[in-house]
Amino acid sequence: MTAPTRRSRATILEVARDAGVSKTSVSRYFGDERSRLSPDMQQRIAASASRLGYRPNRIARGLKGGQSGLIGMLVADIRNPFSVAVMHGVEQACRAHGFSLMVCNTDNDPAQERDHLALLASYRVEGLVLNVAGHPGEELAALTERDTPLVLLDRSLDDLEADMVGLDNDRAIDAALEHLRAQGYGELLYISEPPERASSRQRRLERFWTKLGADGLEGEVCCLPLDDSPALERAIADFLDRPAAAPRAVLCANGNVTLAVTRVLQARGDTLGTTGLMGIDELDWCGLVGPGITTLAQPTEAIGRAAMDSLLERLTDSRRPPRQVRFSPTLIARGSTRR
Amino acid sequence: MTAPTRRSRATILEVARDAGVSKTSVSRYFGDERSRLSPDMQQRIAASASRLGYRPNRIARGLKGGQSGLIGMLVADIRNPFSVAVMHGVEQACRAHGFSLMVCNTDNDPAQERDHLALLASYRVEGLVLNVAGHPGEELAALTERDTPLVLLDRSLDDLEADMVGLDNDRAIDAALEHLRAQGYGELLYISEPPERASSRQRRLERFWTKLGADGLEGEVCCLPLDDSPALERAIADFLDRPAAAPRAVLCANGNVTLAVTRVLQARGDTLGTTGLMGIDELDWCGLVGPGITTLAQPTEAIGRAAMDSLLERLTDSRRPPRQVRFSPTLIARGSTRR
DNA sequence: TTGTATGCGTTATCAT
DNA sequence: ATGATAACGCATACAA
Repeated sequence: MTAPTRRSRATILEVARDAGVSKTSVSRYFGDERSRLSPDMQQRIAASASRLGYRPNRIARGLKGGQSGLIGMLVADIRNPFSVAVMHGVEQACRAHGFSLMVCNTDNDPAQERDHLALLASYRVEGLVLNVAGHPGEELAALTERDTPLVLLDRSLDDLEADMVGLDNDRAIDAALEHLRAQGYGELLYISEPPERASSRQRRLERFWTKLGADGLEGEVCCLPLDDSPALERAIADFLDRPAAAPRAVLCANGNVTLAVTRVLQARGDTLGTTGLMGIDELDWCGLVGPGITTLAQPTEAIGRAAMDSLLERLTDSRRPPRQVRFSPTLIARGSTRR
Repeated sequence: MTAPTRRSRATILEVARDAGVSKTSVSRYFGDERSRLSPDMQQRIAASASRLGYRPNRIARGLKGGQSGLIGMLVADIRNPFSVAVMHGVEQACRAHGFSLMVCNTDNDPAQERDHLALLASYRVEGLVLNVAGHPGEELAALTERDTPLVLLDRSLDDLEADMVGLDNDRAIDAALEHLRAQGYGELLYISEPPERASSRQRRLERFWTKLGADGLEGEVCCLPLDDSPALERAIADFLDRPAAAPRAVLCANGNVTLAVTRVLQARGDTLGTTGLMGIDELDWCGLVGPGITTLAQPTEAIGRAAMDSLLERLTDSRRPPRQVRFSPTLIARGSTRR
């Protein structure tokens, strides 16, 4: 009893022949019209299909109907736990609605963003979740022309009116400043990666400047790429190694910054708390370092689901005006902001 | 000057008409036969294509040639940084070879594994990277029957002879025990997640037992799911809160365990180093907690690339006997194993 | 309830 | 060097 060693999978035609019915009937069986088939026929199709190991070919299906069943996602940095958590939310939502997710990591490289976008377009994705650094104008235009729904994640793009989901950056900064002031810190250093290509970074930065005086705080800002650790060390030393009128704290614009800054502070031998430390983004280890690092947690899974919701809505009604969904952060107070 | 608001993308036919050539020529232009076209024709096709914004439809291409251009990857736990790092390596290699990667997270759920595998099959992926907990036999058989190349990641599957890439678990355990012994620890507690569905866990466990006596160490083992933190606390207390003849250390079977154990030790107020702590898998924060946590780092990117290499080879020669590639870990010694 | 015929966008085969 | 035409596997309008 040798199984037929086949080179390729069974097709709808083979099943039809085997069951003695037409291709159409088999197609209906695997489509959403199973109910329109007689019980007898359903039996025979089911039997043949399972014996032949038939699986509908989604590629062929997509070609005919224009329905690839695919949602595309561009992630600026897959090694950022925040991105992964959001992606997890998007994926769950995709599954729940019968879509599959195709994720492309771009390593914050605009060239890769363009390439991957073209790729996703060539697979005719039915929706797009974008978390990018550059502005892939042309490639994007090609997609939007087809009315492919689009949702921006965490970062918005100039001159692109699209749905957007992310953190309420103003509230995040407000909450951070309020917490730091309440804990008695009077001089702040805000450290961010270069904000040029990430709107959320810009927004946080602006808000920091805006609210600073209002809260009666002194502050300064430092923007630099995290791979330049000497520069980071210098910036932190400049801030901490001089006489000050009030307790000092460092505020980190995101999880990557928190990691880099924590390393520097640790190397310097600073005591967390005495030197305040707070970060946007909650990470696995924030409770473990020293007295614990105070953070503002983002509701990552919810953000992911919201992104998918946006897509689905727009799939139904492509004319709905662009909407922005902004989630509030949750303060997780720990020892790094306790003096 | 209104751009032609088109509902769908330009097709090869439209380009052909616009350029006054045949479909075949356009197909050749975008395939690998550009050289066979006259310079003049190349010019005209290029012009028309770019003006119409034409992109070959990979779905249609896949239908005809059976080449989806897709590699599928099943990841047991996307929130595990180790998995993400490996995935990053796989993705890079995919890109380098003109493939796209379709990643499915299964949350360690065999049901999801089956579903996602069926899905990947329906997209006719040309290769498969598997990191799974269950044993999706039927679905897998369907794929392997088509000679879809397959490579197992970190975990092998019973009665499935396939390529496999991962850590050299024996060397990892040996290195850990040797280091701990050299640092003067004499009684060990090895903590692992349940090994039943992950061969690498089993292998590490066995090796631990095997080598224990040889190194003149006392040891015991504890296997439990990490979501049961009371049980973990109890196990650790049992080990640490009793008189001992020699310094004690906890060895963690992977990064997740290291995280959970570190939390418990911290809550108990143990001093790292005095109580030894060591883990397999290097994580961002291991250098930051207390005196630093000693780890064995896996060469994640290399593992990812090796997985893809396996696939590519097998795509060329499907008869090559199954091969296992095992990478050696790198010891990163820190304060948690310094008494 | 079931079947026939056509087309989706592309590549492969066979011509010229 | 270039083109006409037939598949690829499926869904759908239409017919019975």
